[in-house]
Amino acid sequence: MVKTSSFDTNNELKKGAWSEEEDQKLRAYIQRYGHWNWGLLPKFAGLSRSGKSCRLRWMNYLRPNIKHGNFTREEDDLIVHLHNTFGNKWSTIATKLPGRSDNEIKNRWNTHLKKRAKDDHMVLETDHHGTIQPADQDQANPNKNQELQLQNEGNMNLAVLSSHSPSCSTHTALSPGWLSGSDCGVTSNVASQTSDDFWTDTFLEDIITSSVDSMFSPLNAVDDLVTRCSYEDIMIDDQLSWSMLYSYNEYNDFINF
DNA sequence: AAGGTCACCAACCGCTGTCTA
DNA sequence: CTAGACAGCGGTTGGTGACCT
Repeated sequence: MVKTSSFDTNNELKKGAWSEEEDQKLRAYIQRYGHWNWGLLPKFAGLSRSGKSCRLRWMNYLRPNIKHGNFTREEDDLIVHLHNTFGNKWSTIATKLPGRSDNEIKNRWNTHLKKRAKDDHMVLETDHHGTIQPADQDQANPNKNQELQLQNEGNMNLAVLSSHSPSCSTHTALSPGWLSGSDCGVTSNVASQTSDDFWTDTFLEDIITSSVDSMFSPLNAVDDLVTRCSYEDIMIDDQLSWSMLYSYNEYNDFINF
């Protein structure tokens, strides 16, 4: 199941399965410094891996709140539904399933759900001769369906934002990852997450853990980071309702800064 | 017990998009 | 405007365990 590790003799980069020690190194490094540059990160983290490999390992396995283990029936249904809408846009689909990576969803689809969807499609065709079924509609005009879906989701997220005012103490978020909308825990996908738990736990926890002392990397690029981060201190006050501060689009712009 | 095949999934590879100088 | 660097995405590969003959 797990690839055995090997060395690329050309550039002395390790390949294959990650060891527990490597995981610990990567996790510890990113938790402390964030991933300011995937290309240089392995060198500073003491890993003989490519930046790509580190990024993948982090995204698919090590990052906080990543879910492992069996997919629920609800998750499977959602994947099938979203695949009808978005096609093989795994990263898009992954934003709708908190805690699941695009890679995991892709594997799930390829190994389990593709066949199931195909079977379902055949049943639909058998039941409704001469009519265009959902799968056919999607394939005929996926962009239109995607637009509608995004519209609906925009409305849904607005509703969530309007109905949910996260309560927390006042925090100053200065993490480069946060400001750049990177995917270190807090992601640009935040706006599309609709889980109450996500907002109240994960989201705020990540803001808190992305504290000032974690923003410095050992690079001489600190100046650059400070420039980026000092653009504006972000104050989150529990006296303010976020729904009054940001509309959906404004919020998106905000987190993608 | 041994060999073959299949299913699963972590990880790799190559391409594309975005950003910056 | 262009080129290079980097991040991210999606397709594919390959190792391993489970199952079958």
